Amino acid sequence: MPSLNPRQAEAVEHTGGPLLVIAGAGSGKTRVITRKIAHLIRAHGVPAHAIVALTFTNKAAREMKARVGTLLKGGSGRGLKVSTFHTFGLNLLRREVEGAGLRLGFSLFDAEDAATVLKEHLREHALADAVTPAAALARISRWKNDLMEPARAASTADDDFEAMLADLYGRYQQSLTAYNACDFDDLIARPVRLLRDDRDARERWQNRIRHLLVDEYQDTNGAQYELVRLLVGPRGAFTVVGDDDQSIYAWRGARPDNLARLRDHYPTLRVVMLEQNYRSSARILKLANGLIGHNPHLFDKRLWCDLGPGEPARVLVCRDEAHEAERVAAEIQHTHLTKDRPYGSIAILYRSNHQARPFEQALRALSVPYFLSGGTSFFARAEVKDVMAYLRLLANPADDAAFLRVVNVPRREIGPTTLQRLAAFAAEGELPLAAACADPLLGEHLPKRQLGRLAELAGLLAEQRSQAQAAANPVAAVRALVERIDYAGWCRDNAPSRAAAERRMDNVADLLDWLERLHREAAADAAKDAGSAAGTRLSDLVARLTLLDVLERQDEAEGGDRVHLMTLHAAKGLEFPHVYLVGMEEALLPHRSSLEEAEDAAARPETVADTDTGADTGADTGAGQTGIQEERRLCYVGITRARQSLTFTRARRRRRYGETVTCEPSRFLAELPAAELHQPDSTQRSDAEARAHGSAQLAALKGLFTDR
DNA sequence: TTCTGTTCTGTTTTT
DNA sequence: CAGAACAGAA
Repeated sequence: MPSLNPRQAEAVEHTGGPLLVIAGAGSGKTRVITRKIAHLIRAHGVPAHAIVALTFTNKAAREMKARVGTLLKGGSGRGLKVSTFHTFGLNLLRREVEGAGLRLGFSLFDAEDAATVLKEHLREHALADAVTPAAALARISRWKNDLMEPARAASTADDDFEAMLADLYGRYQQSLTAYNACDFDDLIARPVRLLRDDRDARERWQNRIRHLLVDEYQDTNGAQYELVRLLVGPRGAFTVVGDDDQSIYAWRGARPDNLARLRDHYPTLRVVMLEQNYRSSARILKLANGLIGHNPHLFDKRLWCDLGPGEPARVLVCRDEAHEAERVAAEIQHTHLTKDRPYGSIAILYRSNHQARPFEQALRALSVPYFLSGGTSFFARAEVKDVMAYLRLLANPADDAAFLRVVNVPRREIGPTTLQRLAAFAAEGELPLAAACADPLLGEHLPKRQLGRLAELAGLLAEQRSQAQAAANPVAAVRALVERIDYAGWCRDNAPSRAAAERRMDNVADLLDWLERLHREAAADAAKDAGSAAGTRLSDLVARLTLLDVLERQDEAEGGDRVHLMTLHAAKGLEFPHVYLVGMEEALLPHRSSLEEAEDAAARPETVADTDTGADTGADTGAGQTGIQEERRLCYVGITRARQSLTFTRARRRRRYGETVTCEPSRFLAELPAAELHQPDSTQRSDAEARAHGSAQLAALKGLFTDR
């Protein structure tokens, strides 16, 4: 095992008080975190279960746990708590249910469920034209991340529109309470409120945790900052690791200034900077430094490395997106065949998911194995959500969002009119929809036939619920349910093709396997943790499943030797020997929305001053530059994923909304130090290329086949 | 209530 | 251009 450099060692050994590690890209922060956990356990005798490490993705959590496990061979790492913020919040809520204003078996709403609830409210108040559910949800999410209750949001709203949204926020929150549900943001905000208001609970949690570690700290939002502060307590035994240059989640509420804020709250905070890069060649690092030098900084750090200079990076200028993809694919295949370059050592990184398509096609045409991450999430698939909704309904009869999803799946001939009447009746009696179905008084509002159908559904749900609760293994009961509603039959009748139907059923089978696996894990946990009642089991499994995502599934397919395709966001935390950073164009890499934002800000120079922290960073940020700065960091993240070789590509034209548009090179290309760049293409070919453009397809095909 | 053809809308990034 | 939402017919 390589030894630590002095800075890394300092970070590992400083256990006396609060510590902030500013870890540059590729500076070995993972090693520092894992070594530090091992150090706490071995040298300081801290029991593993008193150490909590928080991450942002399940994958990061799993990896960290595995690494600590190998470091501590004797099993002294058993009981170590490594989880994502959200999973941690979920577990806390389960233990403190009533304090958090929930009942056991509560549902976890994802963005789609939340949107359904909001849509209903918007329709009710004839506001459907004023806001989209997604936009309203984004605003509500920001309020929640700033720990603002609906009442305060309403009182601080400075125009009618905001006031309307604040009102909507209040209604939305009421609905969640009625449904015994919470959303993703609540998994953080509710624990914060609880720990803040309930001194007993606060002290209990603070005593349980001897040391708290947070990875990717620059991604924390306002609520997460508070959560960390409350968990850590006055003792302030924590280690947070982050890099302001890799802050790429401001759009979902991340506040990179949380890094700087720590100094005010913890006067004894020690700051350690890791500036030696162990990943990339000197040229790649120079490019990265050159680019990020255009941004203002919270912390002044200079990355250096003593690896060799490496190959120069290239910029490939392509005709259009198909050409771009074909060139990259052909080159990948070529280097694989001639230079023995494993496919698994190569990544294609892009700004947004839809850019993946041409690359998929090109790679497939050459039979190059690839692995696509992101896209439509497994858990976003209709069939998976259907079954999940049934599960939620079994665990939590009050979950109206789930009820609405499954009420007519499979077909039960219950239409909008019937539902409307049912909803009205339920609202009047303040009943959940599922309970209203079985209510004796419902008969007064509905014709017999519809009534019978609803009663039948209610009966089915009640019966399956008691079975699931009685069974030692609720998954078996779930399988029985899927059988009973003949979901397979519904897929067959409903899918566009036979193959699609089979795919759907495969996904359902996968889902059930996941449930089984989680159940086994939970059962193992429950052995030492007597507190889990039988009724909570299923709901817990479902909630965990909601927090899981594609990345989890990927591991199964990840095995083989495949080219990785992913967004820049998904690439954070990873590294590849060879990286293609594609689509280096204005409106694509500084994304269109960030450009528009900058334009807006320039058009009205009196930007509304953000009434927040007051923690002045001293960075001179030009009007509307923040979005572009984040795009620049995104580009920086992409560059710093590369170990040995880096290739940028851009297209001159691109099809967009079915039309062909010309594309300008990204400003970030111009910001890179030219000395480190090699542009094999002469730019004067544009005439010939313009002529060739008409027969682009033919040319592309020729290119494909002459290469073999 | 469901099916089917039609219009229209849209492309950040995700726990 | 492609999927989703929608409106009208059976």
